[in-house]
Amino acid sequence: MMPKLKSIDKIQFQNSLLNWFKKNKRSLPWREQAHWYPVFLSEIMLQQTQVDQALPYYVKFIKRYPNIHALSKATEQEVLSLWAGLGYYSRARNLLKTARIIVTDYQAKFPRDIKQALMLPGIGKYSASAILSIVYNLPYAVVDGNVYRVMSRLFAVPDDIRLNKTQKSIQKISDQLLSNIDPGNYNEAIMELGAVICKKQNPDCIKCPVQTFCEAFKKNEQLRYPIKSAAPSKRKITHHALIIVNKEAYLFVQRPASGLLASFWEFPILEMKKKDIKDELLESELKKIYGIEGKVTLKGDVFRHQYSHIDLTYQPVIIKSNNKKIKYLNNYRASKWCTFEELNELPIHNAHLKLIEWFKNLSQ
DNA sequence: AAAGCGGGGCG
DNA sequence: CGCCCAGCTTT
Repeated sequence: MMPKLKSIDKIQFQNSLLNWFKKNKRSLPWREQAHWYPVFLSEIMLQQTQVDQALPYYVKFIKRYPNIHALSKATEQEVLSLWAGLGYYSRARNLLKTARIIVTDYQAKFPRDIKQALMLPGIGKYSASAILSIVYNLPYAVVDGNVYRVMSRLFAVPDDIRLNKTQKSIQKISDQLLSNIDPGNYNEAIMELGAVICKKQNPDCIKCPVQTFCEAFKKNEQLRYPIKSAAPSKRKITHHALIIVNKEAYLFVQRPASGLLASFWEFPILEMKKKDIKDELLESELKKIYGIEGKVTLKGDVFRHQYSHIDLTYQPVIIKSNNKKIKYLNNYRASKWCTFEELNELPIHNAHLKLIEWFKNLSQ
């Protein structure tokens, strides 16, 4: 599946796209200045995340860390706290690592060499191509979710875009179509087209600047593309979230340095096979797993939280304890007894903020 | 309930 | 390499 493009078609395609982009591009904060840092920060945030969702976080970050030096001096806990709620938290940890590498190894400038860029943590083919093309106008074609959709319609790609093979062939098409004169604007334009015109539902083909090049449009089959197989279903688990109360303090633990929600602070969890667990069993598990003696005083309503691969149900449990210390850390990095106010600068996941709110409302 | 949105890390 | 893991929003 490799469409042949006559060079005249290519130039017309690029011009139509670039002219449309010039007139219609959204005004976004990272497009305002011609500096690599806003582009870099925004591209990390825009991985797996749509513009509207990333925007408020971008504003917060640029305010707190206006340049690479400020960011490089931040702590991981600080960056994770600011990132909390945006998801895919390894992006935040890699952002900080990369900021430090850029300051120490690259004179505080994003490397122009794609091989060096790809060695930075959190920078893969997409981000390297986006940053190098937008910032330095280097000819690397981006392929993101928008581009998969646009290309699969333009060329009526008959194969499943989840397949590695198909993704490679779309990368090749994109490499061919890229404007070597203006690769930065071209890349932004093709993604913008996918975001605002060539949408998954209700594509606005009437306004599309490259409508005449589109195989799917010619056959009126836009909605058949991209062809994409169904995602596997999520596994369901239940966590008992333990709000362990000792006088005015609550027990918090810090998650392991890698994996889901790495380094986040939360209430200790009991993972049980069954859903309705007797208080006595919770208390004996608490003793066994954490070495803490306590009594269940109240259970709240369950609520769900969905991750990419897990459908998690939380069962809030309030426990009264006289223990001063947690005996077993298990996989956790640290533990501490503290009040909710003392948690301010720590990264806490939404589900656990919800637990705190629920508990606060109870005690009023 | 399902779909949209890239990169790391392992074998 | 291919394959599995990772969050939240919108529809």
